Amino acid sequence: MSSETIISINEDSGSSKLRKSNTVYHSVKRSILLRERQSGEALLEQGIAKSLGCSQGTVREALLRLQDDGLVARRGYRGTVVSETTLQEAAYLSQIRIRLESQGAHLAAKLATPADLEHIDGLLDQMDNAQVIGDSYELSELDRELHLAIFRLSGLKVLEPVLTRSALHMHRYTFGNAPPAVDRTPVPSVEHRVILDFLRQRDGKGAAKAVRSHIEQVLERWSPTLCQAMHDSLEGDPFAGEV
Amino acid sequence: MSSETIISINEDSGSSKLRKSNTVYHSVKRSILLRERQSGEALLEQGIAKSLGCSQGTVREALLRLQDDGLVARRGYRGTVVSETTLQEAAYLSQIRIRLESQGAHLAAKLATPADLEHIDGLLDQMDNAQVIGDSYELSELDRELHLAIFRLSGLKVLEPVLTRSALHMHRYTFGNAPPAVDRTPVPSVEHRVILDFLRQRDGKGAAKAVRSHIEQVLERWSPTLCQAMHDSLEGDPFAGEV
DNA sequence: GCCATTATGATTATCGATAATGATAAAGGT
DNA sequence: ACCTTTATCATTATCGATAATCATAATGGC
Repeated sequence: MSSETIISINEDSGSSKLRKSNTVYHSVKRSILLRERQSGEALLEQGIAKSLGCSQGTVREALLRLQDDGLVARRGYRGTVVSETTLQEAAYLSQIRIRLESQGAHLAAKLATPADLEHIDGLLDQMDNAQVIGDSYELSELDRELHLAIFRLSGLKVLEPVLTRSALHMHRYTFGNAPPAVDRTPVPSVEHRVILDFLRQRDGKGAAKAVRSHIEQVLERWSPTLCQAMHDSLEGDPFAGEV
Repeated sequence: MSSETIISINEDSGSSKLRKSNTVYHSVKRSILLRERQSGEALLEQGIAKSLGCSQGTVREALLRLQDDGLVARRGYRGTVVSETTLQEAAYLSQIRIRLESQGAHLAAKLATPADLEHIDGLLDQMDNAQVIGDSYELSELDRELHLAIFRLSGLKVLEPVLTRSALHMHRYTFGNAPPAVDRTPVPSVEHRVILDFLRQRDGKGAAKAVRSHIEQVLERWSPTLCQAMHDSLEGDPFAGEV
């Protein structure tokens, strides 16, 4: 109820996304990812509308988007609640994410134009900036945006939402369960630039490998538990090696 | 513009889903999957509202859902258009689907209650019925519902939308590109019951295997092209065997 | 006291109208 | 003729109010 903060996420692709529903979406999303809203907590359309100064319908649209993200569950006339991400779900999503992104990077290396790479470079600069400021939420938003931007180069449009969802829940889980003393600072930036270099050199295999190891390392660093669970869920699967 | 048909899809889980937006959703979805609306065609909120006898906001909600499904693309104030599913995208989604469902079935065999299996049995009966009537669209809806129902038993809730989307686009592709003389009739029913039997016997490995071979066979039967593309996309991937 | 039935309250779902936006066509100056 | 600016139009986005729904509490007969 207290988060009136207006988010300035530059997720828009050039055109002005000053949609009010977009603001509401980011505001609620932020509060969920930062655990300001507990899992299971009720979300009132009218209440949010009043607190953010807009209409119920606008909030509804934002909640619909959050539902796609898997962050809330809408139950008809009985209200909307904040969902939860279990360890096992996060583990499966992480598997999917690694697979998706490494394949995506493999394709991306062949398809990326200089302009694309320029754009990605810009995102890296923004991340460095967020790093300095110390805004870890903004940093995670940018991280997802960066990974998505790379994947987008593969041209596999319909798979983008799958990746979005995967990354979101992985972040959500690690955000809430990371050991307090982890050093989140310097390494990712370097790893990201390594990936970008592979893309520049059109080295698909290298890019795929770099992406894969980057994600695994982040996972290991932020949540060994989740990392372990991911590998466990692979072992239990009789078809791990196929398809 | 001509599809006024009211869909009676029983996708509701007990409670009355007589939502108007739900009707609109199914109506438009049907017309897209049956290719009554071409890829790239514009969808007017007001127009659909008038033709289906509801308000613009109600249509908007339906279009939002279709966007999650990846069946339409909304472009801000510039309108909504029917999306397209490329061969490559369908191929990747099919990969994901096979992997997801076989893993899901593996878990499902251990977790399914008799009531769950009863419900699935009911779906199979409905499918037989749709078969007799010859309603191939209803049949495909029920098929997706059936596969989702099995997957749901795995408890991997956040992954359900991924599967939904995968199955939808696989069906969409095969619907539009199937050779005209294919025999779609008897085999699936049998294959489905085989899967159900494995679940009854709590044979996870068997269920997973059955699901996998079922999907592959359907793919082979309905669209050899897509099946081929799926295997090709695997070969091009340096990490096919890992994760 | 107990069960079925009927109010009540809280919340979403839908509606109709108006505002905001972006594309395109028209106009005007040079 | 050409570029910039302004008007027009088609369409979505937002609003405020009302209807529909579900859960729960209150009621009444037995």
